[in-house]
Amino acid sequence: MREPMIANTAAESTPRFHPAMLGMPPAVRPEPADSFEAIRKFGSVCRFGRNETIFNRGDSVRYAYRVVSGAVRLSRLTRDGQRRIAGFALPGDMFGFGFGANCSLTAEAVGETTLVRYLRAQVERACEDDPVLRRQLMTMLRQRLAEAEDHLIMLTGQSANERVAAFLLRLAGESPHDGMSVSVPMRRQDIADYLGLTTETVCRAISEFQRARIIAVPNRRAIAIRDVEALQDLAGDTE
Amino acid sequence: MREPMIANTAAESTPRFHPAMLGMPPAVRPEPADSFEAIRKFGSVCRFGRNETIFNRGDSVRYAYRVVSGAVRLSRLTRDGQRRIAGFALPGDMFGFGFGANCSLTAEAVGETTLVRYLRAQVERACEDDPVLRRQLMTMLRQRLAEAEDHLIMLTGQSANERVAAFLLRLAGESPHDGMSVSVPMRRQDIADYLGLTTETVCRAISEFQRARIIAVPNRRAIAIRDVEALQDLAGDTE
DNA sequence: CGGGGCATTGATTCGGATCAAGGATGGTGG
DNA sequence: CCACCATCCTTGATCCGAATCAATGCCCCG
Repeated sequence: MREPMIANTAAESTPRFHPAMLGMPPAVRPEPADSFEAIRKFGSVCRFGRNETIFNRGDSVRYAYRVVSGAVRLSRLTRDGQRRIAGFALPGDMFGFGFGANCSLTAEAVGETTLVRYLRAQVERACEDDPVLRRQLMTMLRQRLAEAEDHLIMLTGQSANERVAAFLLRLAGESPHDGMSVSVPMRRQDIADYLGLTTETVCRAISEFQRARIIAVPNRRAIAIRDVEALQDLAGDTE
Repeated sequence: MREPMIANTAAESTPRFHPAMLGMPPAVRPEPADSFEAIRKFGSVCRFGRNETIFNRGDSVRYAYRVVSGAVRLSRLTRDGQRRIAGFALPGDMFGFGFGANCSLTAEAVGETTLVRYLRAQVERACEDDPVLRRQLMTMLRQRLAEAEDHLIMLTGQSANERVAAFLLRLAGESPHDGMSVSVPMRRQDIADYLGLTTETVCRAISEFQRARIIAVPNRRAIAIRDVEALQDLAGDTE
């Protein structure tokens, strides 16, 4: 469990900056706090509706984004039409900074989503003069790389139940505790595409956990964790 | 087919620098050429024997490396003892620069391997004064990220044959052609761990390709590509 | 020339995909 | 406010691909 996903319960109310500024799939845990102060002034707010496209794979890169509320799906289509989701950006996460000249992924709003966007050119210019900002960006990129690795390792050789359990724990954030309610902004299909499974298999895993009284499912967009430890056991060895 | 692996036939004779300087799994295709001139002078040569450890996951980070000859396996052990290989570094590739304070992966020599190593502290210092070097490192990190993404996407939802075919093509490098001989420095088990398969399945795929006259297998450490196009068809949709 | 690690092949098992129905939910218009 | 409809979710039955289990063969190295 290393890949981060901001604890989505509280995230909307704490739109502070953190080093997760460059990469692209999910996000990066904040360092202390007010990093990236330097680029704060560049930001402008924008909104996207359910399933609306923020940018397409191949688009030229204009902006990097930070999620204020909602969630963003970062995906790619294979030639035969399957969709693979490389990551989600949740409130507090940043994305779009890991691209070169063109976006390597498509970004879509999962539901109603509010973002702050930054002109990349401006950020890059600021970087030239600011060693601290530079180091933050570099650190963030490195973390992203480590996360991608973790995701990768989780997907090769974890069972369906392990993947789903690990995913729920990621949604729960850094300090999961019994009884906590986790918001699940994305559809089952999105989860499946992210975990390399099918919708049915994700459902079955969730149902199974529910039968085992490890979680409760009050509704489609929320899950309550009843036994964190059991869930962690199920998630097994992301190491 | 986006994740790079230097064409290993010619690589040993062209130990030039390229932007693949920061990330960690395989490597990054060179930009034109003599990038990283700036850190060349920091390098010192070192050698490792078959299966020797270069650094362990969790070690504090001292050096970054460039492969001169041989091959390096970048892996991690899961809690239950399984090994996952995040990538290979082949001649010309660099690794060890994508880590933060501690290595997130273990690096081992696959066979007899010669490396050049760079004190990271020195490189970082050089970065402060050299915007060009900085940009190169940044670009490299971004590419690494994109590669990790590609690997990730390949592993979720590709069949065993597709993965093996794609892997062989990666070993073959950028311009594969009929009749070319590809060196396969790693064992079947390594390939399996990298692709998220078992040794047996990798073998079966290779045997199958051989029966279909798409490749020939003169010995364990080499494969001849007889029909690139067929192999690409098999590799399917890395997109 | 013998031995030990790899590689290969075959038989069987098992997990998750696929195919096929239902059942819940939320959004819309009457 | 309710009924309807589309979309999403859930569950069940079956199938298939890769893992697992089990030999055997092949090199390479001492």
